Amino acid sequence: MTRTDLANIIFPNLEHDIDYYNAKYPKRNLTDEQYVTRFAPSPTGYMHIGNFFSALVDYIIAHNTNGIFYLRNEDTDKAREVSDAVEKIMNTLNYYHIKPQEYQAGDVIVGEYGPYIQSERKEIYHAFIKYLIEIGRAYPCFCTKDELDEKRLHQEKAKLRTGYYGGFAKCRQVDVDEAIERIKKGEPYVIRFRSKGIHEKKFIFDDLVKGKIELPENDQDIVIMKSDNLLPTYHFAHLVDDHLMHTTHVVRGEEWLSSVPVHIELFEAFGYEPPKYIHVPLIMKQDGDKKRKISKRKDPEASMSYYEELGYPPLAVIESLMTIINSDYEEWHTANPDKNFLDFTFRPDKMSPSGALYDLEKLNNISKDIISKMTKEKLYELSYNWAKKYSDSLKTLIERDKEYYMDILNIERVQDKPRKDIAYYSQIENLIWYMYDDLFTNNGSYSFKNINNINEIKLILNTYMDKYFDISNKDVWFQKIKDMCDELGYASNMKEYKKNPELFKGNVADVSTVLRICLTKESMTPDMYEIMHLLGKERVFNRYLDFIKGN
RNA sequence: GGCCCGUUGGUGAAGUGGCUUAACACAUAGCCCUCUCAAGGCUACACACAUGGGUUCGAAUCCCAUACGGGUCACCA
Repeated sequence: MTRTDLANIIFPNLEHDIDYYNAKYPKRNLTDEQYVTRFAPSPTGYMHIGNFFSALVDYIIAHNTNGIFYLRNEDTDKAREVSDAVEKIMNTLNYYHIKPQEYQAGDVIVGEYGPYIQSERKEIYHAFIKYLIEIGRAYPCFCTKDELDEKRLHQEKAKLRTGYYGGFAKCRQVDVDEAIERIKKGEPYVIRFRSKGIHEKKFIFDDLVKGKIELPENDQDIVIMKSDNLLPTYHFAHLVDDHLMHTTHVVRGEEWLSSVPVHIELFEAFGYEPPKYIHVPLIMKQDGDKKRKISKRKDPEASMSYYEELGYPPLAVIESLMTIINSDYEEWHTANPDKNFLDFTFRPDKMSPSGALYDLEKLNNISKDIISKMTKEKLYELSYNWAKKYSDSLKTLIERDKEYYMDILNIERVQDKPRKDIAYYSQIENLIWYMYDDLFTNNGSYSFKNINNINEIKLILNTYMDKYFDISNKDVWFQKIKDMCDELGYASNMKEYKKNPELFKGNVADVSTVLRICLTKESMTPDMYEIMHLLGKERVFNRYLDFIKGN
């Protein structure tokens, strides 16, 4: 019996061989300067920020070079697969306006290189594995989990390198006849790659972020096909898919760096050229005085859904990540304020090779800036969309009176340096609640500052309503308040007050604070003139009269 | 433990042998402005280049060692 017989027994009903697939998926019609990248998540849960980070890099590279960015679903681990994960991942990409040019959604395949779901590519992998068996570079392995564990334990005890290699690769010795016999008997097996590497030998690998790295050759006979579902492992699927889909640049997390030797050898076994690799740094998290990889389980901010739920604009998250991708991004962005982040030219060699802490403060800062520059219409639209999904209370507030809501958002918005107080949409309600009469009446409490004598407060309110309320324009409005200060013995001029505070009962800021608190139950609000203007005389007076009546 | 990667101020980082008495942004503090807050302007953050050796006229930048941090050693990706 020959290796070909063995291959035929393992894969008896294969329709096509590798030549067929190589012909079916020809080289893409692109120039060498147009890069092909892919985002290849495994559907084991919601999207992790590290995944998103690399997807962003993929997307930018393809956009920069006018190349192709495609999405591939790596669902070979059926045990850990989560049913709606694919949908979630698509939704997340969608939320951030990251659009793959090729992808697969259910039965709908967009692109010439599909299917883009690995579990639907089984026969393709099998053809490649079959070829490997025929040329003697792969073999069935019958070792049980227990045997493998035992071997590893032994290796550890003997302080040897662990793994399935050299003399430890027991099933390497199993000859074709025996293998066929055991398969026919129904013994379970995996398919392993037969490595020719020598661990003591090193080779130079050029990573686009890290530069030249010296790595030992792979000598592990890694599993390329699993026993239970006959699907390939990541390593083998990477080889087949990225070869057939003609990926030019593989962007992935740094945790993959150590399996590069495996991948290189796999490509060599077929005589295919490996893609260029861009191993991006891990996103880290400060934990006490240590850094660690940001973790799905411990850190809510590891999940992309966190940002969506709080209501960060997509662009804010993207830009905060851009500053990690290439730190000169910010500088570029201030120099080119009208350009889209996609117009920024990513330089892998400028990317920091070390793991970066993701800074939520920075995100807030970027986000406030972005939101402050939106028109009221835009902010209305985005915050409303967010509220429909995540906040019933804000949603009903908006629906009560869309125009009024926009007017509130517009306070201190149309000016040279617009107000920056909203970092994410879930903050909005807490910022504007007092603009709604029912919420104002039912919530909050008055907590006064420098002037806290009730009679004095009532005197100020009454005097203000009697003689000084005027919202015809801002200058007049404020001049009237100052006039009132003069009448009541408060300093209308802060400089004079600071020179001789003992001459006054207080100052115009104290008086304004009283007016503000009685109007909003808050001591810190946006421009009070604009608030009064929006509320109108009647509602302002009602709030003041209610206060006087109730205290 | 083996192998690999990394280490500039609280954070992200600029810097590729002399232009560095080490940029910029965020954070923090103070001052100014000011009806409060936010913003904005100005200033500060006191020895920030892990440590020790080399190479060199000259090193954050090159080399070596040490320390520390991270990653990886699965029929997970």
